[in-house]
Amino acid sequence: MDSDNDSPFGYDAYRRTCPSHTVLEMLASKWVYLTVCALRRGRMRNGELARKLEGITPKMLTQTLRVLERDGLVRREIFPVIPPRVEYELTDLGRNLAGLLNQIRSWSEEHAPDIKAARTRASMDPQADIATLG
Amino acid sequence: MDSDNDSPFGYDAYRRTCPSHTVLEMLASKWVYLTVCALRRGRMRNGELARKLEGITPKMLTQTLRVLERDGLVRREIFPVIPPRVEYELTDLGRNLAGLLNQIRSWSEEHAPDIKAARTRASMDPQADIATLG
DNA sequence: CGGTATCCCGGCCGATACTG
DNA sequence: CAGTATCGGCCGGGATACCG
Repeated sequence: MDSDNDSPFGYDAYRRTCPSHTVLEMLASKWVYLTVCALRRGRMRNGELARKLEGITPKMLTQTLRVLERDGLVRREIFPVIPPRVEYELTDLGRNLAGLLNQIRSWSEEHAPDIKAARTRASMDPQADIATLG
Repeated sequence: MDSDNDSPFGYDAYRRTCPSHTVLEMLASKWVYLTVCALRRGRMRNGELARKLEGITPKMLTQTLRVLERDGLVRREIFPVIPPRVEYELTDLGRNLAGLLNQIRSWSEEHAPDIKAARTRASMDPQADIATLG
């Protein structure tokens, strides 16, 4: 989808065939990144996760975990006891994704300051015209 | 935001302080990935981009490019001629981002099949219960 | 040609309440 | 404890029309 030929970059083709889209779409979900990071430390109960991901609602917690489970990144284990006990952990694939997150994080730490700086400049620019007029 | 201590992963703190969020939020935008990929080949006119990014509306094209410009990833050059002529190109930072996109793409090509497979299994599973009952 | 301006819809996500 | 159910707001993004 980037270095092949000079054919068009249709979004539909991108969505259906480009592997990057699958991954980026996942990472775009609001709680996915934080959830994977939280689970990097190891197996965890639902309640522990809820506390770690502070501010998350039960609905979003479940929804996020279900998606990650469906995609093979998280394994869910149910203990048939009262009161209920459910534990989550990263699969190999999930830990592998965490590796990609590290790469993203590494790039971001190095370059996010440049982006922030550009944003600041951009928001100053309307003034800059005036400032240079004196 | 992942390997430091065991403090909570609040979304607010993530959004305001974690560099990854800045980047992932950008990449989550529908046309950003494709636009950066399109611009990798070099400087291009607005019309060329519009044709390459097939299906994009003028509004989204402009909006995407403005964001990328604001963030210092794309440079915009205006030629004061009639009819108007505007060209876009990646900045150093933009080309650098393309490098990250390569890493993401590389990971995705390697692992997206596993994700797809997991999804297929997940959608089969309700049947699996039945299939194993005979 | 290279954009704006406007309208509008679908879906993500939050808040809240309820259940086994 | 670990979820589900329901309602509703916000907003990203598509369609369309207009402008210098």
